[in-house]
Parts: sequence; C-alpha cells; structure tokens
Amino acid sequence: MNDRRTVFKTLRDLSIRLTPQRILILDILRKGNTHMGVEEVYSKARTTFPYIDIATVYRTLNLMKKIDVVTEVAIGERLHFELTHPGRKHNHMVCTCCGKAFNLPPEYLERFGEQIHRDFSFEPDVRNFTIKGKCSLCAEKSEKSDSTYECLSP
Amino acid sequence: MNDRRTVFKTLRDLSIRLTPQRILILDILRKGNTHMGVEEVYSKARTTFPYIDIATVYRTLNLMKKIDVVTEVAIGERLHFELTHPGRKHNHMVCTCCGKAFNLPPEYLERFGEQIHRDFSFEPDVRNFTIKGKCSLCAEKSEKSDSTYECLSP
DNA sequence: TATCTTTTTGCAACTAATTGCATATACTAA
DNA sequence: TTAGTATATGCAATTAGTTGCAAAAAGATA
Repeated sequence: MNDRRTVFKTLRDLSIRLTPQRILILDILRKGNTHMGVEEVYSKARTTFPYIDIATVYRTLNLMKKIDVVTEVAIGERLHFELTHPGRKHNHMVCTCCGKAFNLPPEYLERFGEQIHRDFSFEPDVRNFTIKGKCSLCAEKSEKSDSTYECLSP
Repeated sequence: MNDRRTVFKTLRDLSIRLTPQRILILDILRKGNTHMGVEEVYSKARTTFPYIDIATVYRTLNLMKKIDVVTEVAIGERLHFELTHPGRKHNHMVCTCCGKAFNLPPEYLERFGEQIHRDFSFEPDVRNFTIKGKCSLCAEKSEKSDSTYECLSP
C-alpha cells in the first residue's frame, strides 16, 4: 500500500523530514490517482499553500522518485509523476502522436533488464522507464490517412 | 555505409537542403567516430564556421535524428549524438555513476519492441533508447565500499 | 519546553534546449 | 545565369528544470 501512514514511515526511516510542503505534494498525487504534470501539481499546491515554490515541487518529486515513492513518466518532453503503488508497479508507453500514456505490466522490462544483467553485468534501473512510440489507434489512422489523424511530432 | 555521398543522397531524396552548416556538423560527427556532446560539436564547428549558432547545431542534430542519420545518446542529462551506421546499429547503456556509455547489440531492444507490439499493438520507437543503470565496475566498487567509488548521482 | 543541529525552503540566478521571426540562402525552373 | 520560392539560419527571447544561498523550520536532545 501507499497510504499516508506507510509513506510517512518510509520517509522517517530514511531521515527525510516531513514538511507540510512534502505532505501536500504527496496528498495531491494520491488524490490525482494517476500521473500528473508538474505544473498541475504546483498549481493545485498553491491553492492550499500559496507561497510554495516550483523549485520545492521539483525537489520533492525528484527526491520521492529517488526513493521509489513516486514514478516519473515523460509525456511529450514534460515530466509527469504518480505515486508508486508497490503491488501495482508498471511502466508506461507514451504515444508520441496523441500523447496518451498506457500502462505496461512490469514483467516486460524486468525480463529485459535481467537479460542485460546476465549478458553484460550491467544493472539497468528500469523503474522510471517510459517507452515512446505510436499507439495502435494513431498507427491505424496514419496508415489509412484518416483525416482525424494529427501527430504532435509529425 | 554512412559516408558523405550516401548521406547527401538521403538528404536530397527527402528534400532536406544541404547547407554548409549541416555538412560541417555531419563531418564533425563522422570524424569524431563516436558519440559527441552538443557543446563539443558546437565548439568544433565554430573553428571552421565562426558565426554558426548553437540553435543551428541543435536543429540539425534533431533533424538528423528524426531521419535516423544520427543517433541520440543521453549521457547524464546532456544530449550526445553519433552517426548512425546502418550495418552496426546499437543502443547504449549509460552508467549513472561513472557516466560511461557501453554499446548494446540491437537485438535486445528489438526483441523487447516486438513483444510490446505483439501484445499491445503499440509500436515502440527504440532507435534512440538509452538504458540507464550501473556498470559492473561501479556496482562492484559500491558493494566493496571501494574508496575509489564515486557516483555522479549518489 | 527551550535549545541546538541539520535539513529544507523560497528566492533569484542559472543552464540546456527550443522557438519566433526577419534575413539569408539552397534549390528549382526558366 | 538569373529570378523566384520555400527552407534554413542567426539572433534574441523563452521554456522547463536545476542550483546556490541565506533564512526558516523539522526533529533530536536535554
């Protein structure tokens, strides 16, 4: 689980201080219930904490990412974050055309990572891996020259 | 091959203009013979073309990446590029501790990409994928608490 | 509770990379 | 070879994200 209590304990165990800013940011992600853009987190945070700085938001999110409390998702060159749910870990596939993100079960990258480790003794960190590509709908549209096809990166 | 002539033909076929700046940047990458940082390309370019702008360097490299003439390698948050050699394609594994880049035979990510495509109809673009992680030397050092162990991202 | 130490914050300055725009130039066709 | 047009360049401004630093605050200890 990733409820408040568990996360607080994780932070305390690592001597990471529980500041109101950090608690707020984590609560926002928890409520959001899916990946959120940094700007979105920032503006939501300011409604309850007007003097919070964007630097604090970035620092908090990067810190939480390092200790695996949040997961980063790169959507169209902009960073997004979501709470890491230990039992429901997954990676993301992001369509470079429509920008949509799809969940990828963790086994795919785990297996890949194990191969790399076995063959090269290189230890990949696949936790925050985001796979870029084209989703099935956009691929289909572009093949059929569907008039509703529009690509963010043409 | 990726000699001047072949690349020029590729560009002409795509109606991409052969400007002295573009030719120079590609020649620098060809001479470099491995991945180079943008700043390195820029400063080398300026010795023969003093008025070239860094924006032109970025624009050229991104354009060449899009048409697969160069490959991007993300080394420690800074972008590096190298000429794509059609017969010797590979991905990169970059150590987040020592910053070194290692070549990865293309089969690994190709296989991974095929699985994704088969199971989700998502078409990943793995050409410019860079795998972050810890190389065997750094992993060994950190386990043994070797005094020469230093990590760029501790 | 009061005091102390260490971490964190807000602010401002900075960095790598991108973009808008007017001018310059590569290519096309006559 | 020249004129015409679409594209590319240089410059300046902008953006997303990071960092240094003094002041503020969290947590430990007495």
